[in-house]
Amino acid sequence: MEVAGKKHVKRRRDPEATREALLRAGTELFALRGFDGVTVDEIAAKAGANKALISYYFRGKRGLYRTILQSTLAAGVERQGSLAESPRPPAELLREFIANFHHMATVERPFFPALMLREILESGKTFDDDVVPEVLALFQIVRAIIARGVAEGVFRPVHPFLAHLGIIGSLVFFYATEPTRQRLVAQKRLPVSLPTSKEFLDHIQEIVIRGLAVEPARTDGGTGEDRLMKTEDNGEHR
Amino acid sequence: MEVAGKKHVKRRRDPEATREALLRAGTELFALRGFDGVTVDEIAAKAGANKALISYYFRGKRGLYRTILQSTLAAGVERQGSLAESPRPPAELLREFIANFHHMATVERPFFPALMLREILESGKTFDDDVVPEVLALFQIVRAIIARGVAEGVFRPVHPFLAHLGIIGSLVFFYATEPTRQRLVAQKRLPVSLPTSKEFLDHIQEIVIRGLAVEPARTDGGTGEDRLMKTEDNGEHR
DNA sequence: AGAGTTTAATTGAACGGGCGATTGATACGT
DNA sequence: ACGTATCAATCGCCCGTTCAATTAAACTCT
Repeated sequence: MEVAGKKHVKRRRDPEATREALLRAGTELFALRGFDGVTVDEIAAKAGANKALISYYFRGKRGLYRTILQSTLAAGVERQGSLAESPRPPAELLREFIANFHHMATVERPFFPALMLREILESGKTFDDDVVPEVLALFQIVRAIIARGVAEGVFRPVHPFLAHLGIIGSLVFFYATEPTRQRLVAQKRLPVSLPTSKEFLDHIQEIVIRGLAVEPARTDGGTGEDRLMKTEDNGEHR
Repeated sequence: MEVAGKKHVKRRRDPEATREALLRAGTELFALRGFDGVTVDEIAAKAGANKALISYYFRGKRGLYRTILQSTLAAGVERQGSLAESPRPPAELLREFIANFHHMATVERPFFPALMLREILESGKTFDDDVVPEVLALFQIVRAIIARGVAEGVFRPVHPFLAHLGIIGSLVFFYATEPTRQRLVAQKRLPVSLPTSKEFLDHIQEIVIRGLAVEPARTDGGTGEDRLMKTEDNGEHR
């Protein structure tokens, strides 16, 4: 009742704050450089803590990584909530899924894509029973939406898992590699102007919906309301 | 017994063979586990050579990695050849690009996608002036095809770089993560049957072409007719 | 063609730096 | 004053590189 704000100032002792500082520092570093590419000294330095505390709180570097991975994935998946069970039109749900992913990957959990991609590439060093279900859950959401769209006849009869892989793949790839693109552009090695991630969001929504539609969206047909679903805010964030 | 051929028997001295054995072993291991995830002892063991030879031939582990990366990327890009300059219809070229990528990623250079993805994630540790142009070249091919399609009016007016990122992203992601999927399925942790990569090829071709088309349904079997549920989702209020 | 010499490939051993974990002491909070 | 959080120092191992020694191949000169 006296301390005002446990921000990052790390004044006196605050176990909870240091624990979270370690998690935050580790999340960023692991996402940027991978498990093997980061040393505990770096993490501790970035967190402003002693490196022995990593073992103290998380039983070692691997334990810290596992904690980070699990909570990040869980948070990212949780955001998609009960999308799969909603009775709304599949195309609308897909758009919302992609928009959710965008928001999550740009503001809420900016390190989710890189962490997840790296973990999939590692293929199991930390892929244990705590982590697999999270990845699986994300997969199932898209899968379910698409399967329903196919069943209802609004989507072409695509293999749901295939479609899901295509969608998740382009999303994860885009957001996970964004830092590198920006770096290359800053170094003047990429002679292009980067599109914003918001533009990417709109683009992918359009490609996916049009690509899946049984009867493709008409662009010139009569009334101007052939735009499938609204692409803007769904009533959240801003 | 004693084979005269220079297969893998490594009987007498054969500098060229050992050099290539190191390259092959390194390619696979680096693609599967990343630069930091592999030790020189492992590479040497897999190649059946002494680990000092890595320094001898490639001036160290990093040099071996650089050589592998550069030649793999170059080979993968080269396969796309002069697609960008062909006067054929953009949609056809895009299909061919994707098919080329599929062939390259499945039979010719199975480690290209994982290697490239990892390198992009690393964001420049080895991203030097020998490597960047290769990645750039791949990017430019798709970009050029799409830009022409847009200019000619057969594609919607999408941002070429955006479209390119979506396509490359889903391709690289799919092929780079295939080993992991197979591993998970083998462990009975993924309760799905995996689609073949050939199915994926067809799927992505379809999604991309339909997603980009100005006037859709121009793939085959001229389905000018559509009646199913195209209006279902138009019932939204705005 | 063959002995002798030079060059190149290969090897095992050793070095040294780096890194994650541990430990035992210290100081803070209640 | 007791338990816990924090810290500096240290330990021990792993790994990439280097080096000196060994051997195979290439070359030279009669």
